[in-house]
Amino acid sequence: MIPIRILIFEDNSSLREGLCQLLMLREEYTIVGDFGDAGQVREAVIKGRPDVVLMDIDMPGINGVEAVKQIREYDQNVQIIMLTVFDDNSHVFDALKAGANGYLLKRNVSDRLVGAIEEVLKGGAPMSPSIARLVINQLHEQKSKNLYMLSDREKEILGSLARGNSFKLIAADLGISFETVRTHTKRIYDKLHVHSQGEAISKALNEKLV
Amino acid sequence: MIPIRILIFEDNSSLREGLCQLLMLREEYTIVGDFGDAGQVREAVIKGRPDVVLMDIDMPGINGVEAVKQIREYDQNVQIIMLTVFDDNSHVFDALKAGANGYLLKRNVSDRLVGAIEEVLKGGAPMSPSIARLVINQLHEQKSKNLYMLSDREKEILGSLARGNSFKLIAADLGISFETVRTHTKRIYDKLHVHSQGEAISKALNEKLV
DNA sequence: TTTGACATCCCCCTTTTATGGTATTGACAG
DNA sequence: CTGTCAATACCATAAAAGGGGGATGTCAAA
Repeated sequence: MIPIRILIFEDNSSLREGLCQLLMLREEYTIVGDFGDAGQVREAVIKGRPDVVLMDIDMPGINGVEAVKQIREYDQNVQIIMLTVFDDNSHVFDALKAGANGYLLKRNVSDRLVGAIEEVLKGGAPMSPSIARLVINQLHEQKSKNLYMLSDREKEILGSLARGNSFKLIAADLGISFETVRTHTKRIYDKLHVHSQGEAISKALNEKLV
Repeated sequence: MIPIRILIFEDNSSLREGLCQLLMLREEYTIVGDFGDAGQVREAVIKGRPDVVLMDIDMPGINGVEAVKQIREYDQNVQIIMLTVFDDNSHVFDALKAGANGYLLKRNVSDRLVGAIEEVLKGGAPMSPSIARLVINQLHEQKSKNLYMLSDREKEILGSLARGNSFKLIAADLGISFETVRTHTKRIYDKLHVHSQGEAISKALNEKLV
């Protein structure tokens, strides 16, 4: 049986020790490295070839979010679980956006870590309940507003479309060229996943995007 | 000075008498006929050449609404004021649709008739307050719903458009040809006074036509 | 019976949109 | 300083929609 390779970044040495011991209790896990900072994250990942990385958010020097970005630059497959003491949302989304796969509060580590590792390897996204709620809330907020990531200009043009204006009229209104309006609408359609003015207007009005 | 020629249809003979006497008090009015039924309405109008017709709604034989229709078949200029005891809406709209210009409750006749005659001759639409309210309410109800007089099929197609569907898809959905969908949308655009899908969808969703 | 509203279908032609490119500029972050 | 992103602009081709006709059949109202 092939062991699951685990790499650990955690500046609190006693917690790092605890993690190592906890994981070594299970013979299916192999710890391919444990570090107190992410200074050598690149080399550690390349040499260790981990299946799973446990990454503390708050570390001296390079923080966890930065470390994740660096890992993702050359490895999209390794599963990364963030560890943090705080369930504020300041870094949660940064980390998830950077490419983290899970997010555990340190106070949940002891009873959830093993399950979390299994989950990420199955393609899941383990996270502590309070983190999950943050994510859900964020989704709800983004829903119908930021989810599509429309730029201000795009929202402006979508709004004008939704008032029934033609490209030509919008161009005149905004003092830009017809072609530019077309370029914007193309991107709007991409972001909204639609393929016609009708769909876009429908979506805009029904989801109150404008 | 040219007298104002008035023709009266009213089955209640005492009220008819009262009307005649009331109007004869004013020298500018000439009564060119008074009838207890509308059986001879055509002939009476042709012979009497009235400027104003007072028409009771409820008469034996041909009712007032019918009589108005008959008059309008060959005379669009004579001003017609309906008289009724009831302010229910059952006949109000029928009469107005048939071409009546004013609508007085009989209980308001004594103090409003002269003013009403003056008003219709100036192009106004005199009506008792309770009738006016009926009309206003009806307008409010029609607003955004029946005002555009869309047929059921047209509403159905407008609704589908407003959900973002293309002509082609609508045709397939409804099991009719593409060209038919186009014909419907042309008429929808005419009725909505718009010239594009965007305008139509915008109007449909904002005014809750669908 | 005739008329009118409605729904259906078709043709021709023009205008508007959609799709997929490329390219320049300024702002801003790494 | 060098990407990236947003906004700007253009081109070519294809698809969709708009505007003008005309035509048929039904059905209810006049």
